[in-house]
Amino acid sequence: MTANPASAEELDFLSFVDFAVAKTTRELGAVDPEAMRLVLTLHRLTSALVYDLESAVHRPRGLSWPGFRVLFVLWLAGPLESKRAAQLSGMSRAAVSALVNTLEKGGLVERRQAEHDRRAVLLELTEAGHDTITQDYQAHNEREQAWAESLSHEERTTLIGLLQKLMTGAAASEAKRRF
Amino acid sequence: MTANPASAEELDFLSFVDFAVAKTTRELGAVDPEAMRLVLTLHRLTSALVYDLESAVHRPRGLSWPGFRVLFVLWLAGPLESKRAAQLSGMSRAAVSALVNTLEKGGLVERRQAEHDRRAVLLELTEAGHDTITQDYQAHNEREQAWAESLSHEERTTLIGLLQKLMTGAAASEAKRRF
DNA sequence: AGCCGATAGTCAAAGCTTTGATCAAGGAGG
DNA sequence: CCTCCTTGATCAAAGCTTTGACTATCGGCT
Repeated sequence: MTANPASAEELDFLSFVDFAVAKTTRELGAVDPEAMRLVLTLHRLTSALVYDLESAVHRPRGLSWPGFRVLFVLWLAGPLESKRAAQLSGMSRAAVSALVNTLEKGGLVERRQAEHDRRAVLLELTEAGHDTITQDYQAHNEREQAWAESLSHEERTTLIGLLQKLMTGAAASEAKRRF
Repeated sequence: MTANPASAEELDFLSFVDFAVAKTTRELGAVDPEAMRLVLTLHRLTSALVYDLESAVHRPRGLSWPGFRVLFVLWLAGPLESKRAAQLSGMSRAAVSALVNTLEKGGLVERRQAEHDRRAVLLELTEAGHDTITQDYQAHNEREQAWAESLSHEERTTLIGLLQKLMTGAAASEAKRRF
């Protein structure tokens, strides 16, 4: 599939995929090496990407990655009930509640009581929050572009299509999810 | 690119991608919508996948996702120095140290002093740890297969190739990383 | 031999995550 | 009107993460 699996001595985070697939298929009978490689590659690539975006873009600007995600959905779809913000950002309601404490202290988000339902809490960006996320997202997208440049336009289109297909597929639909 | 961006009312975690791309390009000038869609899709798909694997496979068997990752590298490449385990599993040394406390209490991993360097700690699976990870990984791979079935063999090959290209590309190489 | 910068692992503080419990409020049926 | 089930948000406990500090050790250089 790719290069020769390195010996255990000279492995790194990325080349470990080759090593793992080779060794596992040798040791275990019923393993599907292609599915293994797909998931392993997907996970490691995404980890590296998120780590890069968080450490190079968001942390230097004073945002955590989860904080960025919440501001992002409030920016685009806000004001939102706390529950909706959790759905759209892919976090639990409890996580949003805890995170908004931090964002509120930082003056980026405001809590407000909903009118139609006194249990619900409306979340809305402050002016400072709006400024923060627009500037932050500019830098975020520049870094995204740097990553995307490794692929041609056609390759990017193909990749997006395949990811979407996987995302809407059978396993994804029946997956346990909080979303 | 895909379906009509839904109105803010009926969005969910997945369809939010369309909505976000449309709205952001309307509001911000210099954004590359293709790079945006690529990263957003990649991240959301991977989150959903990891959440499914963790909640459907590993938690019911008593492992956390990080715990699984450490056992996995020790299974395939162990025994390993703590530092190597961190590199191969994509965690910080401190995180491995904390995690191994838990795994050691559970009787799955043993700490041992290295002979060649008295600073180094060797991590090794116990017998119970080996049994745990082999059984756990079987179930893990079955679930991976269910996800992979959404794509044809050719599509999977294409997807893996594109992910690898992205992973070894320019931005990835210069990315801030701990790996 | 002795010094000194580099390295391995751990600890500490702060933040985010999870699940499950709790409490307040909504809403349907009697 | 009242009961009962459901739902929204928060809290609590436990675990994992990060960065930065600290200790012990290594190893090259004088």
